Amino acid sequence: MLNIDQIRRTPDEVAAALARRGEEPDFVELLRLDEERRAAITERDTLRATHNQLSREFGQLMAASRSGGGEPARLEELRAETQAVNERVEDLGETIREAEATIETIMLELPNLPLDSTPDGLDESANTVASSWGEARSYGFTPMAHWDLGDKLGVIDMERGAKLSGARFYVLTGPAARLERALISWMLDVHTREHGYTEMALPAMVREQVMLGSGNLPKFGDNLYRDVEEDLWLLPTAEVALTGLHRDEILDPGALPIKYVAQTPCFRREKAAAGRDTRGIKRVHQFNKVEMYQLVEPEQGEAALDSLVEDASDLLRRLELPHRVLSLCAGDMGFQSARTYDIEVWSPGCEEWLEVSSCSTCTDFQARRSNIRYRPEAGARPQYPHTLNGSGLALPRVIIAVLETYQREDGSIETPAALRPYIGADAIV
RNA sequence: GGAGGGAUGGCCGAGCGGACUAUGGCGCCUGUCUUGAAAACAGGUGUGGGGAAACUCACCGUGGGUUCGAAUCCCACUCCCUCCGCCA
Repeated sequence: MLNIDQIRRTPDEVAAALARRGEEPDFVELLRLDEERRAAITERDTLRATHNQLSREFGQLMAASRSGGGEPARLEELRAETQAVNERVEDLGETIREAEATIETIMLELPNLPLDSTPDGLDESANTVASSWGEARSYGFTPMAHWDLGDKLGVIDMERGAKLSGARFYVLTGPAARLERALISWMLDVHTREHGYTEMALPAMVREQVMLGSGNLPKFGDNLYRDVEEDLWLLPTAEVALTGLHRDEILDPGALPIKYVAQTPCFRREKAAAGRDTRGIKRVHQFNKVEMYQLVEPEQGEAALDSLVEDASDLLRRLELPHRVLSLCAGDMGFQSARTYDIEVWSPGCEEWLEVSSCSTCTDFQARRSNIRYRPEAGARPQYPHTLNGSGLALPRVIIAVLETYQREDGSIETPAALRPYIGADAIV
């Protein structure tokens, strides 16, 4: 959610910032409603003050009449007056409610403002490579893509995934299932022991309010699974639940920064990506992901974003997987993001870069939507923190990269050194 | 699923139609005292909206209702607790 005061004060600047994302916002209606709302509130408050006066007088007269005094005529007068005031207050309340409902509808659909440091550009062609690490290995044979490799080794069962649940579901068997479990344990251990995150185990289903708070609703309901009987939605990412954790809270002085890490299943309908990445497990309806999350004071926002990128990259370096960091342009970022870096790992079998992490600062956008505030110091006014999220990392694509990168000519898969204590063997298969 | 109890400010907790402008305690902040601290004492201390400000309005789980007037009465809902049933 943007700050409506900012739109009121500098509509042109806000519009220009949104235009960088390809949005063409029209604030005329919004500002008219805002004006209408504030005028109605002012009038209603004045009337309510009058009403409180009249009511107090009424009470005093009643008390007097009980002790023998009494002015029945004046009482009737007061009754009529307050009733008239009440009617007008009701009307104004209706005006205010309608204006606020429309304002909210408009505000909930406006994306976050990109940071100044976010590069210009309207689509992925304008993304730039910020850094890269490692060289693609050369093989004395043609490396296989994971869909062939997984099939040949019998460790990725696409057919039975479909049998159980349909297209874009899969089953990991034996060594691949174990590889995933090892990766999850290892990633969580590194983040909690070395990067300073607190591990969280979260519900995979959340209320609509939580989805609104993170920015996934109302605009992106198409991509979500939900329970039809209850008000419950399946997480597309742990970011949603982590944002909801402190909804409607005021965090105590000294509470920030907060750093969480959580592994959850992620559920995505992928309707918008129909036909894309249909082979293998690059794009599926359900996958596991380790997610990092930070709540920080605004001044720390950009440094915190760098730390997320660093914490995610660290894992890839330890896995010795060549990767690069992309700086996303304004038009290619997610709805709630102000600045995003994607991390892509090289996949020698598919011969493409796979996005295994996306690190973003949402500035105060989600904090406003979720009403998360913090008190900078005792007695100070509550303020909105910045929220940041970054994958660390998404499992299926890391599994792809490990299988494809570490494959050997004899068909076995070498265990990355970092995972040996978790796998307990030199070869995964 | 059934029966009962509950939800009030950062926390505990009073209030059960009319000065609630929400008692009191704890905590926190400021001051006095002190070399410093503690203690004691005094004052202050919720959130949000509107307003340049003075100030004003709203908020006692949520949403309705009754009334000139609701934390207080009525209805519905949500969540929590206790017990019963079922169950990994």
